[in-house]
Amino acid sequence: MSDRRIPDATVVRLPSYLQVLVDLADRGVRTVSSDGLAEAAGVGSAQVRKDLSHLGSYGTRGVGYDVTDLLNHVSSVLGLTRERRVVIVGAGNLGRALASYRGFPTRGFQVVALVDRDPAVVGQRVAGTVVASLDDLPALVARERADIAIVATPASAAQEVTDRLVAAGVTAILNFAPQRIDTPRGVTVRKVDLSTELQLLAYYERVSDSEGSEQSRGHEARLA
Amino acid sequence: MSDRRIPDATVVRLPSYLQVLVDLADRGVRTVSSDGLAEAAGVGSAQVRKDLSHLGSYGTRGVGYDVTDLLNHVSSVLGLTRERRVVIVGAGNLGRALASYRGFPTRGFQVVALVDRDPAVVGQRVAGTVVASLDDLPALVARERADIAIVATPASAAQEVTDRLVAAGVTAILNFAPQRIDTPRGVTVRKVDLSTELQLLAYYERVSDSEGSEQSRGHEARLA
DNA sequence: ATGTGTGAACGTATTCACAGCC
DNA sequence: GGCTGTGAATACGTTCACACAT
Repeated sequence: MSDRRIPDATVVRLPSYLQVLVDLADRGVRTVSSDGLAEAAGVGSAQVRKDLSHLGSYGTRGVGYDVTDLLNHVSSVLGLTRERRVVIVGAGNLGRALASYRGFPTRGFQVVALVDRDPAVVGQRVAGTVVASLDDLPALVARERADIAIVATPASAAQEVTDRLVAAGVTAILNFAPQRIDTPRGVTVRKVDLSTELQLLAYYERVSDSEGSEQSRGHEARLA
Repeated sequence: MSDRRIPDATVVRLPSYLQVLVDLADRGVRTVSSDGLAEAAGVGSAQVRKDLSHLGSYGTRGVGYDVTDLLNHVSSVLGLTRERRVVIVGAGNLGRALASYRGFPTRGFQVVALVDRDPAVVGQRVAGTVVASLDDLPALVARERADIAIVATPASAAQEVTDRLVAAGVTAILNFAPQRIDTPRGVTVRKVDLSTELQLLAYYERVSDSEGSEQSRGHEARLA
């Protein structure tokens, strides 16, 4: 390791490493080399070593990394030691789909509420919870101790909903509305915009002959 | 402009610029400065000028950019001159939500088919189309002249579905399955993984006090 | 022997600052 | 005077290559 700050570019790759490590642990593998990790995660092995060095992680020269140790270490760096509680705003098609998404609970994220402004929707049962009213947001966030919010509203409602979420004490927001949202310092926002993704695909499809991109967002981002 | 190749970092910002330009055009604004664009898109003005210079775009010194001209130019660079035809594989909650997503048609993407492996699901009506069988993929892709596919299956099915899509002639894939997929050269893949996004939020929430990130995802991506 | 950890080299992206044009 | 377009400066990220630990 060098210093305390982990580069953003490294942070965005940690979830992929984590996933690979979980798979390896499930299959009973005890040890993995930077080459092994690199191949599974789709990056170079020097990249893996450099990334892990930023976590101060100790592998063993000539051997590799202890899968369980590294898994624990990466989890703890990402702050996944406690379960996170998520509230979803917007009970349209997308909000409902997200509320039912099975990948959440298995990765330590519990959806504690689904909220909508429309009184006709409030009270409906979706995936085990009852849709709550937007007006109850402050009470709900407090009672359920929600950390993270997902905004799955139309663009026109996104900023207002965001302001209300921030007022209610949420400090991390995943924004699915095709709209930039402003937040005060200290509130983290990430954006997922499907149309943008398709536009980028359209671009790279045209240019390709050579090759594509990523990110997922990397540049990346990820879901179903 | 300098040369022909547009940097990836620039390409991923073009959709945001496009969105801002569409809004400005709707509001009847004729002209915009790099400062105006920058503010609305949430980046610096030098960034905007540098990005646009890569497109060879001509603004007017002392005035700014012609909104309509620039809009057309950015659209054409992104390859959005013709409508793109999209097939969605996986008619679970997410696939259905995406099939109903209203942001698609308004941005030039038409969902021409929703496909699933499960015979119990095939034949159901979803958002105006009938769910088709995975086995009909080659015929469907050919008949509908689909360019782009969205993979909204469980992780376990993602690679097989991808292989079939590629065999059927699809050259651009948006992958929502929490699984890395391999494709031959010439096929562009972008990944959107919701759990990853939440994990990154969890990280930045902990670290913050200072500030957050983005991507999308490019590192950023975007959706509802 | 094998595979990590890391400085050094390289490449890419952002920001600065200002000359040049309207 | 105002705002673009761009070289130059800086910051950031990746890849190389090898000394060193096991």
